[in-house]
Amino acid sequence: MTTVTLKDIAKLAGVHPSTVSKILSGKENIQISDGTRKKVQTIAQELDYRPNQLAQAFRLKKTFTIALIIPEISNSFFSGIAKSIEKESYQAGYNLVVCNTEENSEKEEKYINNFISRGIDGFIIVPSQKSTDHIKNLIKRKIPFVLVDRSFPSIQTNTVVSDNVISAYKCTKYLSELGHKRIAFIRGINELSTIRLRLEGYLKAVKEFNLDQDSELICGNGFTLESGRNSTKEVLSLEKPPTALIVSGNMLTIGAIKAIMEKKLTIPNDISIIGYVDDDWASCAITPLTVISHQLKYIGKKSFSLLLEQIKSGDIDIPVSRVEIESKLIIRDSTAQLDENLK
Amino acid sequence: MTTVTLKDIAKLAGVHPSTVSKILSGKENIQISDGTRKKVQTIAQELDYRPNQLAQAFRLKKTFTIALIIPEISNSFFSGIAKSIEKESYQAGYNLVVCNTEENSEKEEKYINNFISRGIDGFIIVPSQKSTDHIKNLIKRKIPFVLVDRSFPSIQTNTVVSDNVISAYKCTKYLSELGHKRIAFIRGINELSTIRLRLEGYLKAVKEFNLDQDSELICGNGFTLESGRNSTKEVLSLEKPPTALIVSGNMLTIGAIKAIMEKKLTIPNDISIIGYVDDDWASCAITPLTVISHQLKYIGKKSFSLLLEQIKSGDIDIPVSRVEIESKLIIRDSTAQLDENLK
DNA sequence: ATTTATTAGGCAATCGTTTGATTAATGTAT
DNA sequence: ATACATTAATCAAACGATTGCCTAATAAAT
Repeated sequence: MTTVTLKDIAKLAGVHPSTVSKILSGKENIQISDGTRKKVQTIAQELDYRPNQLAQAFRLKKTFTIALIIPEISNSFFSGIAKSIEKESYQAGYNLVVCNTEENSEKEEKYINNFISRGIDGFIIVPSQKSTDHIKNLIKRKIPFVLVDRSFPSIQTNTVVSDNVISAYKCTKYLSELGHKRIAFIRGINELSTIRLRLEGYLKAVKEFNLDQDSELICGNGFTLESGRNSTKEVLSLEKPPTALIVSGNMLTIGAIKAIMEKKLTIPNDISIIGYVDDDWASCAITPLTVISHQLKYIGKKSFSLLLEQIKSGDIDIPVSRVEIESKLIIRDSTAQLDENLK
Repeated sequence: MTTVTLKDIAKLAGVHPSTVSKILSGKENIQISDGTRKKVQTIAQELDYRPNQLAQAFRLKKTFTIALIIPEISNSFFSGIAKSIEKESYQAGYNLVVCNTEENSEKEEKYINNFISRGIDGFIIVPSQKSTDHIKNLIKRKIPFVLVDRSFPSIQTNTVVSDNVISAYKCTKYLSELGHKRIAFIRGINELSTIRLRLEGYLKAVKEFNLDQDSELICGNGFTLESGRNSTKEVLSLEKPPTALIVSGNMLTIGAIKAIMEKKLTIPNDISIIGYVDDDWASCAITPLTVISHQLKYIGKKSFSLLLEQIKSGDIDIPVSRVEIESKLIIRDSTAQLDENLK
């Protein structure tokens, strides 16, 4: 039950291992007689030869493996992207390693370093954005990588993000058109570029449509359900509570709904809500949710193709791309015209 | 910017590479003078030496990597398990490779073979159960692995499953106690051991409590949202529709709710529903859902520890374990006493 | 018949690390 | 002073695949 190597085949075929290698690697430009070629091929088949990829990778410094570094695999936003990337990479003959950082920069760095020394071919990273050192290191070492969902204004890299400014602006504008003046923004981890950009879009609309500009309406720092629940409770307890909510995350939105339920408020009568939710459950929530939904499949697809381009380019410097992908405002029942009495 | 090797350090320290290796590998039983040890260590530090794990893995036939093979990463049941396993393996110093099979047996087999030739240390597999060949192959080659959620009655392997017979029995019993006689079972992919066992539990309760035993009430073959929606529509369109529904999957449940909404029925007044749902959204569904919820964290934890035990045991044969993990019936508002009028 | 081309396949080094065997240089006991 | 241990470090092979270079051997050309 020992594994079959080139040597074994060579011995049986009465040729040199290198000959076997040349035949089996399927290159066109080698000179081998049809006889030996056939012989070697059949023996390889009979023995069910599988090249030791560990040896190959070691020799060739090429693993055909890429790493996906994400903050939270059980969050559907990331698992949706992961699914898409997995599909793409599988089709391209690459293996995918998925790592969970739990928004922990140290873990992220450890993973990246580990994978570098494992000879990974490239990275797709949703960075936790608490440090840029390891990202800069990748650039310095010319290791192909793509940043997804979050980007560093200070570093020029290949990036795939969604249209955060626009999406938040769209939400706010839509709510404003429904008559809402006090719109809270439950924000998520506020150091993230994603969140800052959404906030930018929100504020832009707030100014443009003359809505209540009140820092108390911008709340939260985290992506957990609990964080969403607490932040929502907080804004709902203000002397002048908001009449609408924009919630910037999957889990956050569940938390927000829970808080609303606990306050015995109903959606959308008492309060309107738009969530950044990518799941199918949004349509069968307590009130079917109006959401901003990302095109996860396309984000994944684009990220992978951008990475592959880099990997294939070898050492040639190719220009950096920054791709922004449109997200969609899907209107359901959780947003309603503001009742004049509530104003 | 070339990577630092043992040779580089050896040259600078004026010793042989093997000496460097022995020092840096940190074994206790080697004889090295304090002088050279210190010298080599400081040089290694200064050069920021990182062992080439590819070379190490090749030489030692040990990758410190395990593979997790799951059908669908974007399903919270699996991503929840993945999250837990990732955490465990990270703590144990192992890397985790996650593969998505999309319930495709061929893809599953390809992945497994690929990883074998990459020298993976072990597998945690949720098999698609359309074939057993590659599983048997793992046994034959003595490669450590653990089956999760699904098991083969014909093969003795290390397995971690949930208490499917019991959980389905519990659901059915509970609904029966609420007065329901006609309970539909939206089943999922019916070749899976998981599903067969749930069905067993359901049927056991149906007999025991003298409920309607009607094959039309058992419906569906798939885990998608659409499958859940269609199956639910089907059972709701029977001349004698069920008054309660047990739905055997995350996405299926969303589909079922959608179907119910489309039929303009209300939960639980017109129909009771229990879903096998592991997500937090269940509590803020259109009607907060009564669910069977798995202890994903514990399933992952147990799977990993079982695998690690095998890996560490080396060639020694250790007894096969079959672990069954309790799931919980969480009662919310989607199940109600059957209105006598509806009987 | 001699030179030149062409074809088929062998040779050997290499990737970076590990490890058992070996040697050289000390120190200790008789 | 000789034998014997002990310590410190080197040597060399090995893991399996790849690849540029080299060498026969055959064929073609002069």
